[in-house]
Amino acid sequence: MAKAQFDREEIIDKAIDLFWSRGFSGASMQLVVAVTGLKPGSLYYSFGNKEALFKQALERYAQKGLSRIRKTLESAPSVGEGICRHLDQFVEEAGHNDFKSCFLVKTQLELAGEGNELYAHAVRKLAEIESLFQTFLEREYDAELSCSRAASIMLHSFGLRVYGYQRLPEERMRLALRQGLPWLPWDQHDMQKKE
Amino acid sequence: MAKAQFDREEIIDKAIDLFWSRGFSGASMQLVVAVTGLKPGSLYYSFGNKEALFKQALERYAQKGLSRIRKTLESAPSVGEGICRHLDQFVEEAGHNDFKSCFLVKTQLELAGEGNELYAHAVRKLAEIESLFQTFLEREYDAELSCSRAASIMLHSFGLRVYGYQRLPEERMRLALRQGLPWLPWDQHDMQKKE
DNA sequence: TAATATTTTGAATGATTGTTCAAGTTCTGG
DNA sequence: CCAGAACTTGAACAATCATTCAAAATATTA
Repeated sequence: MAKAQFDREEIIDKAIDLFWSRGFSGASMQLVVAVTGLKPGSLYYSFGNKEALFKQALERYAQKGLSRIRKTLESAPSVGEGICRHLDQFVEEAGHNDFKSCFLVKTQLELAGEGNELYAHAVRKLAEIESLFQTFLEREYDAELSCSRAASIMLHSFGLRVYGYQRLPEERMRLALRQGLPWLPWDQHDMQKKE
Repeated sequence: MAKAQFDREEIIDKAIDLFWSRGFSGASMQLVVAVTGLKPGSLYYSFGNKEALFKQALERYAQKGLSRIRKTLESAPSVGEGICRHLDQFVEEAGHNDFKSCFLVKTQLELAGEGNELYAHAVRKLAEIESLFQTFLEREYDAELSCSRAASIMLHSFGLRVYGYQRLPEERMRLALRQGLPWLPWDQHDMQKKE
């Protein structure tokens, strides 16, 4: 049984990059061929078809994102500060000139309707992220408050992912975050950053 | 000089529907032909090409949206209540089962990068909406506060447009709005709704 | 109504789409 | 070192893509 001659995860990472920036319809398989260096036959042999490859890309992207958030929250001195750090990362990323929003959000918006499976997958992953926040919040607040605050965080995260596309000064976004999430310990967070 | 035999705005409205739900890449010109009932030749004769038609659809959608917001804000007893009503409309729309998010937001996310003109157009229109909010807010707050609150409203609007795709109970969204925009007169708004 | 300007038609264009497959290559277990 | 399984190759497929255009139809002006 001969083994594949390429690194599967490396290929999927390249697919993530492509699908993330151009979307499902906007990224042709010929582009995938060009970007990965694999021939069409190998691609289909190893990954099935476009939809299956896209799904694997989504899956890996979501997994990376989830574990990154979990790490940020766990390594912070408090849940509140962890969330501050996480949102600050968003703002910073939005400042980069190759800002690509969020793969899950883009997929959700592009493929909604007609019972698309990829859309459902993206929605599921985003819901997982929300419940991750909720779980952490419940360490400090009751269930009800945790629920509405987790929802508020998601609202702001989505907003940032869209808002960031407008190349606004990061300061504007930071101000808006402090406006909308006044219960977070921004002062402690800002002080720690200066040190 | 013979006049066109169709209603231009009617055609553009149909194009808006199609492009809005399927995006630029996802909506083929053959679909536009099917939806509008015009033959390819007529379409190209009257509207130029796909990009030009899309742009006209964007333009009309944005114009309608802007004037709707302006009307909502002007007819309300106060700026704050006007904004409450506007956001409430968003939540309500998100509950509809043919929810399509926002055409401008979807376009921005789909076509970003490579200096796309349609992307730039969408961004411009969204910035117009933000400055409309800011103008109204300046009736009650100073320039700086109006700026950051307008930004916060946009953040929430974008968030709602994305969040709404998850078919969550509307109540969850309403709670999150009250969490994130506590300076708005929600109590007055909710009371008026019950009457 | 004749002459002219405008609009409609729809088959056809060449490019690009996602995908296939028979033939060839490479690897592995015995 | 050989047999057979696993993988690669890349030309080719039918379908669909955005767009064109000469000819026909229709409206307007004179």
